Amino acid sequence: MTYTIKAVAKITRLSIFTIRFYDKEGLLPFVSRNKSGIRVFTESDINQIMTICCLKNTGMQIKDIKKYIDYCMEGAGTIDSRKELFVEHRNEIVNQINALTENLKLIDSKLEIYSSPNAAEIINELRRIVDAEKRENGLPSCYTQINQ
Amino acid sequence: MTYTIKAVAKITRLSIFTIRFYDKEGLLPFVSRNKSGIRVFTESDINQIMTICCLKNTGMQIKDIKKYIDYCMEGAGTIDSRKELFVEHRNEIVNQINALTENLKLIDSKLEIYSSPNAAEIINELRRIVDAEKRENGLPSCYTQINQ
DNA sequence: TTAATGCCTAGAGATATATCTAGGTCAAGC
DNA sequence: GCTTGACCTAGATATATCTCTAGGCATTAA
Repeated sequence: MTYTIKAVAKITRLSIFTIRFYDKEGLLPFVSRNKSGIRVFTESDINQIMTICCLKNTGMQIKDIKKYIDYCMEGAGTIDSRKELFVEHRNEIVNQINALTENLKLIDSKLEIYSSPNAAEIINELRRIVDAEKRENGLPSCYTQINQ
Repeated sequence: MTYTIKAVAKITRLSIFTIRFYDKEGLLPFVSRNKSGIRVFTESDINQIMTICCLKNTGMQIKDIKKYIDYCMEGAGTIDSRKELFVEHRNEIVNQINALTENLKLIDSKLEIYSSPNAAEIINELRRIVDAEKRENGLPSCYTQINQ
């Protein structure tokens, strides 16, 4: 069973353009061509592209994904390098999750204000505080500034 | 207490360029200027910039952050819109966390292979499988292709 | 044999987000 | 008064990642 670029685009949810672009960037050296120069994808090619998508979706840059692919093509001798690369990237993903979780707290605290029955009062009080701080420092209220 | 752009850059870890850029994009309409046209930041301005960073760091685009800032400047009448915007964005963050957690599993499964005592054997076996699949479909081995 | 379809490449254009440069103003200290 | 340093704007440049176009080839079906 083999796949055309169109089929692979559908499966991976990448555009045909993106697949060609990844190939141009050296991310798909494992994809074969038929005698007319057309790309012929196998199941394992698609699996490898899925891994590339996983790395991409977790924020790895294309040039770093290329490094990983190059290691893969080189064979079992690069296992330690690959492991190192993945351990490092794993840490980055964990950091991303932690940062998102932290930011979620701020979002939730804002949402709590907006959901409160006296939200308008709280918001107006916050505006008064901002205004007072501007006035203290001899600055114009940003709200009147804006409403001009 | 007021702050110069340089001080704000240090506190927020944004570059001075980025702060000016955000201002140009309409994200900082609340920041006042002194009579020479120099930006003067207050504590509450810095708080608001922190919120902007939070939205930015969770993947919100500048044009959407601007929408939120515009709502804020407009006053308490926009509370429902702001709430809606935050609920939507909250969902996106949760989705991001879930996607990252999902991708972490693939990374971990790869790491497990690389950490196995017979990693080289497994890798070589996988290469044989890829090769066999290529051969079955009348395609050259991608490894010999590459090593040419 | 021809027309349609799907693929190809090279390279241009788009997008979002910065980052930097040139040329200028202003306030403080010598 | 002059220099210095921090700030200003407008606009050019950079970066990563696509996205698209033009022009062409190969296969297939009428």
